[in-house]
Amino acid sequence: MVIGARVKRTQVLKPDLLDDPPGRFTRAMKGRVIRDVSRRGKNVVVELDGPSFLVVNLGMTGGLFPLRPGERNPAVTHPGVRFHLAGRGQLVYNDARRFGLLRYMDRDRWTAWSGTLGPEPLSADFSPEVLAAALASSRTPVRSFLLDQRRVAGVGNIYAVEACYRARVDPRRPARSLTNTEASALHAAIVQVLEEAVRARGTTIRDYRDPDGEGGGFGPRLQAYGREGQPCARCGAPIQRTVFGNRSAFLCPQCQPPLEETPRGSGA
DNA sequence: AGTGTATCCTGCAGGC
DNA sequence: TGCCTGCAGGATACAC
Repeated sequence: MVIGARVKRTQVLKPDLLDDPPGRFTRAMKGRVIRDVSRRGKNVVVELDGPSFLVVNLGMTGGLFPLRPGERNPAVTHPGVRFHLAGRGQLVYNDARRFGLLRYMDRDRWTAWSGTLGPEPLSADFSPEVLAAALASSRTPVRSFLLDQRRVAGVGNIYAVEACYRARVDPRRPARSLTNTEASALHAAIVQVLEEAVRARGTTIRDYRDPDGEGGGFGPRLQAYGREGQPCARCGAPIQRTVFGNRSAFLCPQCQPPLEETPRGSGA
């Protein structure tokens, strides 16, 4: 519905959603034609004529809602930016917590920005070998590694935690402590979890809704995330919650054992 | 350079 | 009922 539409006017209701001054942003958007809508990592990419790009990071609670002329959508509770489309209604960015970010980029800026992101996990660029090599170069906890968009683009906390569970890797372990076998298992787990979640149309914990207001169906299939105290599906041990990097992680203490404490000097 | 921590903001669930 | 606390799907700026 928005493809081919021209932006007539942009209303910025919450300026903190932009990285530009509102005037500059609205001027840049004025008259642009939406050529296509795609995705890069967790960002929605609205491709404009020029070419130029409107890159939308949805944060925790953000969403884009196309509205036909006169249409109202009850999901639009906290409108932040309204793009008025000539003859076609509006494209509304809605975001309760306002952790989202909308960036207008010309071609050069787009190229530079896109280059800072890691490989798409469902593309051929993301191989077990590539992952193993990247893990080997970092000491950060595996879960933090997976959340770093420069390493892999598009994995969030839920799927990082689930992938670690499936791969039987303690999410707190330093990335470079993983063996090649574990790195391969983690690679397979990431791909599996993402494919299943996409098929189920995402995970709704509380807020997430697609543009039609539908929640995702992956929630009931989570085996670790949000299951503190419930029995592990594999071994029955209670799932444990732990916090690091200011984010919750969940794991089975039996299936995802911590790295053995190795006394100094005992190695080889 | 790489890593860990604090912070942005609002809403909701649960405890008292 | 209502107040308070903790928690949330993300990313970044800064300190070390």
